Amino acid sequence: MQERASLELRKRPTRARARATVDRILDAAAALLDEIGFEALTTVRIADRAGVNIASLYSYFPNKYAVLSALSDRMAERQLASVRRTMGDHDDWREALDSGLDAFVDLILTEPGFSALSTALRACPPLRTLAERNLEPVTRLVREGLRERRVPVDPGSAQAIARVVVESGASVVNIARSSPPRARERLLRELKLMVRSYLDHYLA
Amino acid sequence: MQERASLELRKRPTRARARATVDRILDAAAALLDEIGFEALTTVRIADRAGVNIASLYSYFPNKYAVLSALSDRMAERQLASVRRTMGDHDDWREALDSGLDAFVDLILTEPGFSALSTALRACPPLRTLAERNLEPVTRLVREGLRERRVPVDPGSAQAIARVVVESGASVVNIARSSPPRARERLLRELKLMVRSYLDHYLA
Amino acid sequence: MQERASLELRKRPTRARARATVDRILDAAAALLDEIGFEALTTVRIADRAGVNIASLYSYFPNKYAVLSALSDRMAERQLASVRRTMGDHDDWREALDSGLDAFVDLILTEPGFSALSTALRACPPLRTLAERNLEPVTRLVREGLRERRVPVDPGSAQAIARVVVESGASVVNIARSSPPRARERLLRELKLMVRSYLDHYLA
Amino acid sequence: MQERASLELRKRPTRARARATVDRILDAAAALLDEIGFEALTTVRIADRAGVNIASLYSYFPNKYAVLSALSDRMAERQLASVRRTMGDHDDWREALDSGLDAFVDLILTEPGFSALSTALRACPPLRTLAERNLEPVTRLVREGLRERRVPVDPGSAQAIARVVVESGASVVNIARSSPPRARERLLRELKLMVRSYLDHYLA
DNA sequence: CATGAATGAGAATTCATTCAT
DNA sequence: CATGAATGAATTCTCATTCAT
Repeated sequence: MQERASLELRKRPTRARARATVDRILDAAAALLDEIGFEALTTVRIADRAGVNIASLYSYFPNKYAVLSALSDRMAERQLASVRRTMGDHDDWREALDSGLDAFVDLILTEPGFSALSTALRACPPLRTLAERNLEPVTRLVREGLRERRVPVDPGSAQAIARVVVESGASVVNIARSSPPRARERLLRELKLMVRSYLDHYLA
Repeated sequence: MQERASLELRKRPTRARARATVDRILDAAAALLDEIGFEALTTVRIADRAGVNIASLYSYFPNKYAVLSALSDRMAERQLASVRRTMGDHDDWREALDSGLDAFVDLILTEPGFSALSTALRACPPLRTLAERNLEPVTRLVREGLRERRVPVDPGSAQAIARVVVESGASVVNIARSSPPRARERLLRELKLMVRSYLDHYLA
Repeated sequence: MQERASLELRKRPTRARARATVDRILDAAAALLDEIGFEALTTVRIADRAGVNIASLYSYFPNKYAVLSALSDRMAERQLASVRRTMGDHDDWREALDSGLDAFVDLILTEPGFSALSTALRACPPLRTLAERNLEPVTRLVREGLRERRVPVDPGSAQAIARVVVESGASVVNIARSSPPRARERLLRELKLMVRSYLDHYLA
Repeated sequence: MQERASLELRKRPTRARARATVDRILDAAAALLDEIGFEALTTVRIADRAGVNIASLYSYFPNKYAVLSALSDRMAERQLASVRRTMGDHDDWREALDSGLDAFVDLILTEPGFSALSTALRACPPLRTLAERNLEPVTRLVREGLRERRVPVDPGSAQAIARVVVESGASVVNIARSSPPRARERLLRELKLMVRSYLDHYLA
């Protein structure tokens, strides 16, 4: 069983073609996570789906977990971009919060493999360290929101607040995701209400 | 040959010895979930740890998932008992809530395998149907709390409220669990605050 | 997980080395059928005997039965070749019959695994559909012999005649095979006599 | 893997109840042979179907093969009885033959497990010795028929003739058994014709 | 004795990963 | 370098058989 298991890319894909290959691999992994779940995910299946020879996959990734790690990183990057786009210019914090939450929900619901990956990261020891990083950008967004609005809490608490909000959000969106439409709406409505009530406490 | 993967027990253990065997199997599964995680969990390891022959495991459980299903059921039973003990006699809802949350947190932190199982249930398609049932007793507790206190919401919303509270709670406790003590305290403190702020909205 | 148990090859071996591997697997299966019988035949033993890793076996064959199916196909091919060689130029039907029967007997006695496979195909539900195809070439030979000699029977009956001859022949050769030399000779002699008497009825 | 594997009953069932138990076991084995085939036949399934505890089965039979051996013996006994009934008083040998063949066909078609057992005996080395005994009574019938009719052949040849007839018959009935009704009729018709043509040679 | 429970050995099948061409 | 082939080590699950009560 993997000794020390690096999660780093073996070589940075330099040419455009190589970058495209790596991307196809990550796309395939993401899609398969949604379709068949983490447990059934295998490197051969990923390579097949990506239209890439299995040996090529291993020439970029040292092992299976490195693929998921890279996928997680790519998701975090995209989150970051999305977050930046969203943060924008809402002066009213309630509005900012609402649109931020919408973007967050949207992210989880539409980014292929996102929620499957989130749970997988937790179910799998070699990846557990990634679990935190996975929602980092959004967490940071919340933390910065608090700071900007001069909420008087120490950094440790700010981080705790942010994580509570983000983790709760992610978990509720996850169950909403697999609920029928009516229930889903209700869950998301209540989630928003909860987060708002909570932050109200600090921001009002 | 695996026909449709039932999760039911193959046969009910009738003699005391057999009941002990089944219990040891569930204990082992729970402990291993905590120690090595869902991904590394195998039927052989479970049997080994339980000091039980692998064939004995399979004479009670039709497959690996059935073990986890039974474990989930046993946990739900224990939750139910714990919940009943806790509900007790708090007239003030804040007090009730606080002590309820404490019990809930305690449950997740101390029941072996609880949080690992929760994530496993979500990460694994054959078990996904169980994910809801897993937190059912606590969810019901919250729902009933709302009803008793005459919160004027339709049943569907009550259920949504309860699930949002419980799922968020579980997810935050999960991350708290693997955080250093200081962070853990903060997370749990904020969790309580969030839940209280939220329910305040309905109960105040 | 086993979906519907296809008997098809998983992938066609493209490189020469791979073709050799597949051939060695079939050779091993045939030899083992003779040596230890169908019941004791396992994929691991086949792979061992073939000097092939068990995973390689499964990379070509989806399951145990597919190996036997492929073996059956290969035998049918060889039969076809042998039959073509034999048909040749006997004007007298008795001569043709005699030499045909000799070739048939020889085929069963010398092609490794032939008779064991024939009985296996019948003893094993997943393979039963192959049982007919297994003796197809020879059966067709008999049918065509009847047609060429203008035996006035409808196609259904021609097929029945051919199958009766071929099946009887195969079963008698099978028991002859495991009899001491004297008995074997007698059995084969009587077989020829029976078939000739029978076809005399139609051909004389 | 069984060393030396006796096929004898462990103890002769003396009381009526014990005899009934043994019979139920054999009935179950026969039925299962037809339903699920030899390969899927297990001692546990046999015991279950017979409504007998697995340990009881083993108190009568030393191993799995002993069950099949006993079943084979019981079938041979029944054959003997049936044969005796049939032999009766046909002066004309053609009539005798026809009715004998009918009885033979009927036996194979109606005795549960008969044809499955016949093929199983051949597919399974520990039972191969039984294969001959399995059709012994009928074979003897044919042999005696030849003797009574003073066919001038030496005993060895008489035995060969009988075996050729009986084995061919059994194999054709076996394929007829799993053919659609029309084909079945044709096959049985041709079988009779073949056997008659053959014996005509000796008897006419 | 009749029964439920237990078990060692082995079955089929898959996986992550590496190698040779 | 890209590809097909190979492989060691597991994994899930079953079986024939025996034991203890």
